[in-house]
Order: sequence, then C-alpha cells, then structure tokens
Amino acid sequence: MTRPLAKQTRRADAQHNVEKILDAAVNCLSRDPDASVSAIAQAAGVGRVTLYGHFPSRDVLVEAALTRVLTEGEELLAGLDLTGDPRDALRVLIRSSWLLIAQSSAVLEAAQASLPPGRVHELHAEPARRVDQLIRRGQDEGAFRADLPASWLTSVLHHLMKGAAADVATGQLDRAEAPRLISETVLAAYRVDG
Amino acid sequence: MTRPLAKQTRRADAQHNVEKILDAAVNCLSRDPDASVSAIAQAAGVGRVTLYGHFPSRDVLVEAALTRVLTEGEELLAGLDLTGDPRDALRVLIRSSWLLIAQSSAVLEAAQASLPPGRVHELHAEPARRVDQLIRRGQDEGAFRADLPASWLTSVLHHLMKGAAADVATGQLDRAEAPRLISETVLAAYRVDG
DNA sequence: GCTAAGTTGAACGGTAGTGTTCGGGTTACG
DNA sequence: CGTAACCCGAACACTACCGTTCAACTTAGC
Repeated sequence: MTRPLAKQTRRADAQHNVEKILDAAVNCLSRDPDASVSAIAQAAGVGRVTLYGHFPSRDVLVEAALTRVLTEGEELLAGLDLTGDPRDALRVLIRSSWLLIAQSSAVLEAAQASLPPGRVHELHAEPARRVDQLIRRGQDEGAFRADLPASWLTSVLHHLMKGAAADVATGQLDRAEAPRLISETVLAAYRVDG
Repeated sequence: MTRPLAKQTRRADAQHNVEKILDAAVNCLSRDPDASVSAIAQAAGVGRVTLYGHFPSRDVLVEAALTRVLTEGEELLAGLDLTGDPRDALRVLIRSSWLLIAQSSAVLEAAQASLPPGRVHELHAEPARRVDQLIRRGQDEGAFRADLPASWLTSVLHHLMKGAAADVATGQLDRAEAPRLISETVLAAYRVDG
C-alpha cells in the first residue's frame, strides 16, 4: 500500500480518476481477461502509479471491476417486470440482459483466475438467483419442463448466452439476431412434453 | 532450433519420448490452457531441453497437441453409424463424444490463445463438418426445426457440451448425468413446431 | 495564493516464462 | 563394442508483468 486510501473525503479529480479506471478495467477485461495493469491504466488515460494509488493490487482492481459490472447489471435488471407468464418473462430477461451477461462473463472469468476460489460465486450469487427463481416458478406453474433439474436449465441459459456472445465476437453470428436465436432456442429447450 | 529434427528415421526412445510429451501436453493443457513448457516437460517425465529438442517452440507443441486430440477424436467418431433417424444419430453422437469434446475444447482454447487467428478454425474444420452435416440432414428430412440457421444449431450443441464440461469441472453437475441432460436439452431445442 | 492532495515518469527489485547454449552423461543400434 | 544419437541439469539472455519508491510537477479547494 503506497497511499492512505482510507480517507473518507477525496478530492473530486481523484474520485473521477477512480471512475475512469473502473470503466477502463471493465472494457479491457471484457476483451482480454488477462489484461495487464499497464494496459488498463493506459486505457484510462492515467499513469500506472496513479492506479496503484487507488487500488493496492491487481486482484483488488479486478474484484472492483466485477462488483461494478454486477451492480450495473443489477440496476438494469431490477426494473424489469418478471411477474407475468414465465415464457414472456424469460423473453424479456434475455432481450435486455444478454449483452450485459456476455460482457460481465468475461470480467467474471478474469476474476475467477485471480480471486480466491468461492469469492466470485459469492459476489455472483444474487444476480444468479433472479434467473433461478424465474425458472423454478416456471417449473412450478407448468410452463417449463420439470423433468430436468432447475440448476441445469439455469446453466443452459447461461452457457447459451456466453456462447452467443463468443460467436458474435468471432463474426459467426450477427449481433442483432442473437437475442431472437437465444430466446427461440431456450424456450424450445424448456418446453414441457417430450 | 537446437537439433536437426528433420531426420526421417529417429531412434526408438526418442520417438517414445515424443509420444510421452504429447500425452502430457494434452493432459496439462486440458486442465490449464496456460500450462508452461516446464510443467508439460515435468509431467512427461522428461527434461525441458529434451522437449525443445522435439518441438522448437511452445506454439508448435500446442498445435501438435491439438492435432493429436483432433485425430484421436476423428478415429473414435469415424466408426459411428449416423445414417438412421437424425434424432437417434444425434443421441449417439453426443453420448460418445461429449467428454472428448469437453477435453479437446480446453486444448482448443490453449491453441486459440497462441496460434495465428484462423489456424485453429482451419484444423477444426473437418470434425465440425460431421456435426454440421448431421444437423442439415435432420433439417432437410424434417426431423429438426429449419426456422433457425443450421450454423446456430451447431453452435448450440457445441456450447452446451462445453458448458456441461465446465459444470462438471466445478462440481455443479454429476459427470454421469451430463450426456442425458445434454441430449434431452438439445433434442428439445431442435424439435420442430413452436 | 497557499498548501496539501493528487499525479506522473523513471527507475528498481522480484518473479515467471521462453528459448538457447554448454558439458557431461546414457543408451540405442549397427 | 563403439559411436552417433539422444538425454539432462545448470546456467544464460531476454521479455513481460507486478508492486514499490522517489522526486518533481500540477491542481483542487479553502
């Protein structure tokens, strides 16, 4: 630790730099989970030493970036109405969250690599519960199949969104079409009756 | 390049060491795509210098490991009868290939990180075509839905297998149950009629 | 406008990986 | 059995990253 960092009131420009650094960290880690501190600092338009003045280590920075992207997602998803037909709710959830999930999953991967095991799952627990509850409700109401465990259905949704994001990144898939394909596929996979 | 390496006839023990190194490379890279040359050499029970005697660089070694795992898979999958009902064929294909895919996908990721872009896709083209052809045949025969592009359906299968493997690795999913869950899910997702 | 808070580049030490060289030791194979 | 092929540990140079220190500079905020 090079600087105090424990002060309650910080100068305005310092606070602003912290924001710039976090933005840059999310951007860089989304593209490359192994992005170096130098690269992040440069992307933030800030010296490397300045960065270390605000974040004592790379691990702390990565965790901060992860919590930021998670809280951002939480804010965006908190306003959604998921109380109607589970199928419609799932469509809504996918349409307005798939890109977010895709982006955060890259940061999540970065965190997975450098944070103590379990820490990531701990931070990620609450956002994951929203999806899980929707799926369980759908199963209870007979809208989704119940012959497969809910945890698996959750996992399916997660992996399909990540996969679609990867396909978009490699140019195999058109970004605009992704939400429709994901919804169509997931809803078909969740449908009752074999 | 430290040694000739261009000789047609190699001593038996040298050839044997190459095999040991490739085995170790596949094992190590499956667990950690960033596995170091030292770790691979140690796992192979061989000196690091010996390894460099057979593979001039890490990249070459990774590519060799990838082609090995791909040809192994090719041998295993070549004997399968995929001519019947596309649904049954898909079940057979999943059951006997998902673990293989899961393992090779980690090596593939390692290759993706250190080989020139496009090279991986080039090597991976032939195995991917088998799946793609089965899916297209299923669409033509009306067994699989045709309202989504075949490339996407292929991608879905791929990502679900990778995801299931990841879940098994993290302990969220029982290895024995994976093939059934994948088959049930994919077949439901591929089913005709909305 | 003064001052403390903040920023900055240069530089250092430490770690880890890659690829290479060297010298001496083994061993396959004719 | 002899020799060439091969193996090996130690050590080297090189690169990249992390985290830190320092001394000088800029600037926010009273």
